[in-house]
Amino acid sequence: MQSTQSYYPKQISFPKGQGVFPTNNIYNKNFFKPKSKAEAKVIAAKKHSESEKRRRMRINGQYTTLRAILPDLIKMDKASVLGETVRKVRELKKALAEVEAACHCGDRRDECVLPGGVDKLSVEQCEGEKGGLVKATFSCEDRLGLISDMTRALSCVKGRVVRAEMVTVGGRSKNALWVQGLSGGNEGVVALKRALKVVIDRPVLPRNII
DNA sequence: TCAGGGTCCCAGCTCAGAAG
DNA sequence: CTTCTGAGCTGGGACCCTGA
Repeated sequence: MQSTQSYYPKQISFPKGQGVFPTNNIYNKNFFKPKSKAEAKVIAAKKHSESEKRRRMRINGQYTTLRAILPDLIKMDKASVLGETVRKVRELKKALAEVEAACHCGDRRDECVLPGGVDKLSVEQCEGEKGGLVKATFSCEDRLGLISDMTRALSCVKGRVVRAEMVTVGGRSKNALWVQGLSGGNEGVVALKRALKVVIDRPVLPRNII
């Protein structure tokens, strides 16, 4: 809902040609000087109004961003968006704590996603799943282009991802992909493993080079 | 140090659309 | 039709920053 006119009966008048007051401070440079205190007050009010408008736009812009990035948002009003944001942040913090706890457990060091972790790759058929579902898990250094490399690798073996879990912490990435549509049973599994190995082994270039 | 400008926050008001 | 709810606009006050 966007209203452009004042709801107040009092009519504010402005100097001609100054319908919308510019935000830069030209008034301080003697570009325009109010003739009276009343006029100065009107100008101040208008400037304040414009400033508030910009502030609301910034706030609403961020709400729009939140609406765009929050999954499973049912109601779009501001309170719901904030509520969902709080819920999501708590969820992510909890997930992060769980990942960090796992990484500091000695007997699961090979699953570490924190710096110093070991690259790992496993691909296996999911027992009892229809349609030849294969689960691929791997951890490696996080880098720009990792996801597009994964996508390319999957398209090479004609795999279709039906589910994916990705966690990135401290520069390392841990991923689990559930893939369907691989050709030729065990051959498809081997091909997927080979393709993902290439992705994992690809050297990490400094970001300013990419 | 201080005045002026910018920004933030809040309360009060108004409006539009939804719900009962 | 009335009430409720969500949202925008405005005025006022407080605070911070910056330049004189």
